[in-house]
Amino acid sequence: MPAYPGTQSVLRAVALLKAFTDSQPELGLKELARAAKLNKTTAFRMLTALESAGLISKNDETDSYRLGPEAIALGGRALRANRLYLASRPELEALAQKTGETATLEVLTGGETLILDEVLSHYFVGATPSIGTRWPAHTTSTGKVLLAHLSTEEFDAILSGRLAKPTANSVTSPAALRRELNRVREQGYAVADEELEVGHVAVGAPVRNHEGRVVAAISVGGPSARLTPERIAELTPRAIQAADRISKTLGYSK
Amino acid sequence: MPAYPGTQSVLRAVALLKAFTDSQPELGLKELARAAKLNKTTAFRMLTALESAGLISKNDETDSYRLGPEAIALGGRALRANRLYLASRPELEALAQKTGETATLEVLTGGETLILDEVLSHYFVGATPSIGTRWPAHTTSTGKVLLAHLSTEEFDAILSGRLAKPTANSVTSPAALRRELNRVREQGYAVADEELEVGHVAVGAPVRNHEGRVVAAISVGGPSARLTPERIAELTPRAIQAADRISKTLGYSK
DNA sequence: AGACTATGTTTCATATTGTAAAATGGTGTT
DNA sequence: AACACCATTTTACAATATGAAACATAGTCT
Repeated sequence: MPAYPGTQSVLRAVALLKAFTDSQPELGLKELARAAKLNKTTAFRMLTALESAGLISKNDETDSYRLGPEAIALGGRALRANRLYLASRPELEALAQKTGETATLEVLTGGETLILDEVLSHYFVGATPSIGTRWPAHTTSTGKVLLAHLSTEEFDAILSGRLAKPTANSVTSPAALRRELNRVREQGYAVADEELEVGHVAVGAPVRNHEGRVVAAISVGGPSARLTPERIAELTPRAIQAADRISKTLGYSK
Repeated sequence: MPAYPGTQSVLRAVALLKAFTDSQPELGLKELARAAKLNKTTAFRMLTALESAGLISKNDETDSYRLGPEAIALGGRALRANRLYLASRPELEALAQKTGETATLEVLTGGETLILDEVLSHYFVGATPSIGTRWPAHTTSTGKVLLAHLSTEEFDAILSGRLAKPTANSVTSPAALRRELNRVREQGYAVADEELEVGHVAVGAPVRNHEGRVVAAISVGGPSARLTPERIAELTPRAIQAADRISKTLGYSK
């Protein structure tokens, strides 16, 4: 039951939009109805409405649906309106250029990080844009920074589920994660050493708003073959300094 | 009255999402209600629902709203699911790199072009991303290509409104526009010579799907100081060839 | 060719949810 | 203190949303 009368329909429609994923970008009516827990007639009507608004496109040959051009437009407007993104972009570009590695800006949503911006290393021409993708927070450098600065209540709510283990290096024990996050808080940055993806390493630093709350994190990362422990030690102060400058742009002053 | 019962609410919520623009990224309840033609109680409830879904964020200090992180995520998924985008990206990157200018991929929505992808000239580090923005079709090279390949009915529906005139070069007479589009059809490409923006020139070419229908257009463009008529003549076959390769990727064969 | 299955679309009957005016709350200005 | 304006909540009341059943379409199997 939604908090307010008059919103159940809206939330059902949003559930349909969220049913599309990177791994399943095209779905039929039955699959969408199931994913959004709706009757197929209800799903059909809502999909037709969303299609008329351009948020969804229908493939008339296969009777299946995809997210449509108005969803791209909406995402673009959302990105250009995002103050974190706007404040961070110049620093991320400078960081990627100076280090020669990929830099990202991420926020926490639920137990995952959401990539708001990404500036690719020049090694990576042609990569698929990651903006808008999400990753298990406990396995990323940015996620560990964000988790480290949560209140106890917020953190416990996230830990209620089982932690994913994408690689052998992923920390899944709550106790071990707590210890790791204590360390992150103390040292002011986090490293993810092949915890999300074999062969990938990154260092992340906190971005604070004008009230001093950690609202985002930036990272710089790349392949472990290139990012040796010595190289990570060089990149860490650069990431911290870039994050500090972004924090100042957002109005933070110690 | 919506086409189907059960969809009026959904369309109202979408109207709220679409009320946010690049020029007005942050709006209060009253402004949003007016823009979406809703009662403020109805708007308030729907905004709260959209906020709970992350599509909208509320600034608690100013009681105003912006598009939220889930809208960014939705746009990213929509982009990565878009077959035109996926098929075109490598060609756009090659085109931008070889020409040193900015290349775009656009589709027609209503009387406007919507930018699905953009690869910037290396002159343009730090520019705001244009993905998801829209422009009057009759003033852009891609728009003229797309308009040139519409049916008479589709074209007349678009001409029912008054044509914008962003610069002195913009064609606004329907008769002149028809002549220009006949020319575009014949020569197989379009040039926009400071018709959208003073100082900006671009050449556009059609992208066809497996059935031969023009479903998108690509362009390559830059400042008129650099893009002399001689330079445009050099770029034109490059744009046409890139568009032809994209069309082949989409399954088109003459 | 006919039967069957699965999915999408439309019709019909029935509540359930959506709506907006009025009232209240909060903040800033005079 | 009074007033203006915007946001939020309450209240009363239809109007819209919903889903089962029926129908349509396409593909598969015998």
